[in-house]
Amino acid sequence: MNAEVKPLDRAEAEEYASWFKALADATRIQIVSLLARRREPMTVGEIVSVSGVGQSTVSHHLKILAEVRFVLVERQGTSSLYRINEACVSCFPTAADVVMGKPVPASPACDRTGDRDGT
Amino acid sequence: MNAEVKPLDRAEAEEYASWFKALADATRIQIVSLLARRREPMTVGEIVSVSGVGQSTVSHHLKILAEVRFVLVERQGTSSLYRINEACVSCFPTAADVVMGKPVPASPACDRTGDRDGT
DNA sequence: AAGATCTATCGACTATCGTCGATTATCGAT
DNA sequence: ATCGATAATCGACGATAGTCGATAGATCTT
Repeated sequence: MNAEVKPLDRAEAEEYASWFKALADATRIQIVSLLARRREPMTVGEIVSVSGVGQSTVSHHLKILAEVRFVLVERQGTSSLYRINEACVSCFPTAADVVMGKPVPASPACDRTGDRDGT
Repeated sequence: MNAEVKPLDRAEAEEYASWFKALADATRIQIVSLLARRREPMTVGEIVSVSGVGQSTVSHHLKILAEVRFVLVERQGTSSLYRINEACVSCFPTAADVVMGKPVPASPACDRTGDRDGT
């Protein structure tokens, strides 16, 4: 056998892939970095006004970012308030470390504290 | 105006997007993590035997990873030796930090030392 | 209730992606 | 020169993605 060192488990690789896929678009990166710099929520309209793309497109991107929990949503009146998921601020760079082979301690990489699902 | 905090420059966002796009696939993540754990080069055949996909597919993925300099190539005989780009091991998690809003010092995030292009 | 505002969804279009099988190219050995 | 082994490229296919305009849904105001 030649595989004395094996790659990541397929399941783990697929989870990380879903994270990277969510950021595999310049517009979504701008949205995430914007929400991360502002620690406070932003409405869709505010994001639209700085994103350079249409409202439906921004809504679509926000949905993708929310599906992987990079951002969290909260409705307030007619607006939807989007904010960064603080848990991902720390867990995502750790995922990048793991992919790049850095041995990561047994600490929970992403416990998603403060995350709630609205099923 | 409402945009007192602006997102990343479009150019920077697009560069990061190209990096994340290169890892937006579970197979490529497995290849990168494999090469990162082994610090030594691997041939395409070795990677094929642990990747679960065909040879042409692996070659295609390696090309994508090489285009963004995550991996480096060197021909030896009939084989191609692929190895991780050590520069990206440190610069890529830093990019993840930047996207997540962490203020990064003025150090060069990715100087790609040890990288040479074969144009 | 009616209107106004904000956001989500739908349908469509084009472009790109991941995978495969088959072929071609490169290199070493006979 | 020929053969064998390895890797890269080609062509094709279905699937997915990014964008837009238009429409529908939700919520406040009057």
